[in-house]
Amino acid sequence: MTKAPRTGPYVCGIDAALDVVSGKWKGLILWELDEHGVRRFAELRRGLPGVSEKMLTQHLREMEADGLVRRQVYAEVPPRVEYSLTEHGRALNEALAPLGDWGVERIRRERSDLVEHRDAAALPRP
Amino acid sequence: MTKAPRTGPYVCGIDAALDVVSGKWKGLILWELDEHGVRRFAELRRGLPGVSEKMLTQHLREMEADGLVRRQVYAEVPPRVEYSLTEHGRALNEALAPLGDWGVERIRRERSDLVEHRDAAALPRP
DNA sequence: TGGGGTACTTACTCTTTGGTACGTAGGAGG
DNA sequence: CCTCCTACGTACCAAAGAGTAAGTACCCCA
Repeated sequence: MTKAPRTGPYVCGIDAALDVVSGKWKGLILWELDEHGVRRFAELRRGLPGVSEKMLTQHLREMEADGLVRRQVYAEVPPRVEYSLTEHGRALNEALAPLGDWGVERIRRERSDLVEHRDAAALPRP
Repeated sequence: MTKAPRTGPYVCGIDAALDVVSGKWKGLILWELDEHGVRRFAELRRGLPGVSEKMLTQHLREMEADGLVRRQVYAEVPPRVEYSLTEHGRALNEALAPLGDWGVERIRRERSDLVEHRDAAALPRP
């Protein structure tokens, strides 16, 4: 089963935006497509280590339905399908950039906290 | 039970940021606290129509653990607890602003699509 | 004496999400 | 002939997330 249609209207813009990026791999898919422009299914799969084929197709379909991703099918054998970002998808990625910066800061903070604690634990008590 | 500790490190900043805002009400809590500066538990509850007390406390505790929210307890009877954003929480809110704008655009687009379809359905076929 | 308000906690249940495993069509390569 | 490749679809299952309902301790007000 695919995602249940959302009940009720969005409360605010954040609400609406988080709705389309929530999903374990959607942020990474966006990033991967923005990075490479066009990607085939198997390329995306290799780019997202640990993703299952089911989730990848499901997320791609949802993002297509949300107008973020364009899906180009070539009637060939073996089949070939190419994914790329739409204009809205690219705009979303730009809007995500400051959030990404904040996240990088958070990771940095977290790591320096860990280091401090490790050092504190390693130091002999005076 | 509270949220399970995340397994494995973050892949990128987006990943780290989405981890702290994912949760049905976290975006709204952030918005509410940014809007009013300081809020008590019951005020937040009234500001988020439909939230259960359980989820509100759970989300507030997680956000406190993530360093987004400050929790000030006054040893009074009846009890009084005040919530406000930390510096990191305010920075996160700023980083969310472009995403919110994108979301507003999306809502606008969606609504105009609906209107177009309604009009198309209402029009007599030529 | 009874009801309401404060800020929770706990137990139980239901829904959503994601993972695993398998099936598919047709051609290419050994 | 047998297997691999593509890009999926489907069935089943486990874990996480969220909702419901009830209980807690103390005070104020009528």
